[in-house]
Amino acid sequence: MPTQARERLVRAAEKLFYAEGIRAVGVERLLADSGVGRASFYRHFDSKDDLVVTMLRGYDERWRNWLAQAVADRGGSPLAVFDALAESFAIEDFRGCASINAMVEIADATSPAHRVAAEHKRSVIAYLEELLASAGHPEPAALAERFILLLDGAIVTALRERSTEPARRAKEMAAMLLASAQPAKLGTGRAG
Amino acid sequence: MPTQARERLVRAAEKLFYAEGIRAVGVERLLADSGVGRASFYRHFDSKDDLVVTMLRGYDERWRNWLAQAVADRGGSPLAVFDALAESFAIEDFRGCASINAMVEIADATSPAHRVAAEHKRSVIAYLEELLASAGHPEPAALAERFILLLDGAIVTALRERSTEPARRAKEMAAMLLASAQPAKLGTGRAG
DNA sequence: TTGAGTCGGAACCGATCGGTACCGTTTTGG
DNA sequence: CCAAAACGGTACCGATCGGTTCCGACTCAA
Repeated sequence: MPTQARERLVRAAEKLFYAEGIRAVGVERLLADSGVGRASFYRHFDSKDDLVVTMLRGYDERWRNWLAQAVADRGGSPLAVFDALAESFAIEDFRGCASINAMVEIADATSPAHRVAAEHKRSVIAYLEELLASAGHPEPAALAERFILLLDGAIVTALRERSTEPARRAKEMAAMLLASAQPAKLGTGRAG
Repeated sequence: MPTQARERLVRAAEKLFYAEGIRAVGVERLLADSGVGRASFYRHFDSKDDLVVTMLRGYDERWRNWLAQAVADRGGSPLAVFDALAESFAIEDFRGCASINAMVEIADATSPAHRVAAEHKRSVIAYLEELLASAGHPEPAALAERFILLLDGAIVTALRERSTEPARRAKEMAAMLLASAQPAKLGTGRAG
């Protein structure tokens, strides 16, 4: 058999939804771009939302695999996360994080797509916590929460500035955080 | 005259676009919610996009005025920015930053709405720089760039967690940043 | 070779999209 | 008091939305 229709649909969804937005891309566009017939679409997916969820699950897995590999390639230091980030910002058609974008576009927090998008971030946080714990940092959970804030801040800023600099700024602050967390205990709550 | 049609339209746009998204809300909804007739809509605005731009301009002005006032009420310290932020996160129907959301929803960076949304962030950065300079911090421009990263990171995180905690985490890191910037010179570029 | 499964194409559905034109009414300033 | 302006309601426009249905062609294993 030739390339599976389902696979081509998912690929088109990944490309178009990321580049132009979920609501901005209709089924028609997906069919034209993938070369799949309308009937075949609904043979593989219950609805457009179903494809959105599938695409987000694929994004989650791919992105986390990519990050883990990129960090491992750099020696496994938690700070390498931000070097990997800088690399991703340099990609020409970078348009932020598909998960953040989906949560913004699909406002209803109870919808399947929104839930899957939110779950992606929780998985990334779990990975960061693991990474920080492995590196011997105290309070890896509290640090991971701060890392994800820096990460998402860098992503949003990079989307706006079209630059890799935000990743470096975030790394700088993350390094500061690690240095200060090393000796003393890091609180889970309020700052001064 | 009764409440102006234009004003009611803008108010409905602010509410609905922010709560449900720009693409998710059609002209029909705006008319129903505002009680304005279809013809009146197009007497006041060239198009839906025109209303979007108007709404974003209003958001920009209102948000910056609110921030400046909230900071001033707290004594004018740059760190007060994050206390104000925490307060805004607590609002029941908080749905992130209308400017970030608009840039995500309207992918085309050359469109008027996207441009206005991006301009909002630049204005906030300018305010932050001014605030940091007034407080006597060295390199206020470099600090403002890091503050906006923390700010936007906190906003995105708060949207996901539905909590005010991200504002506190961001404040903590901002405080760390100010402490480290005080004695030594802060680089504009790369971290270790 | 035959039959089941997968495929792409196209006609069609009701609903909604953004936008226009015309209506009669209300409000308002001179 | 009257004319001009602003208003809300409605019918209508072509285009597109997500989704259903049927059809003929192709592939592949039995």
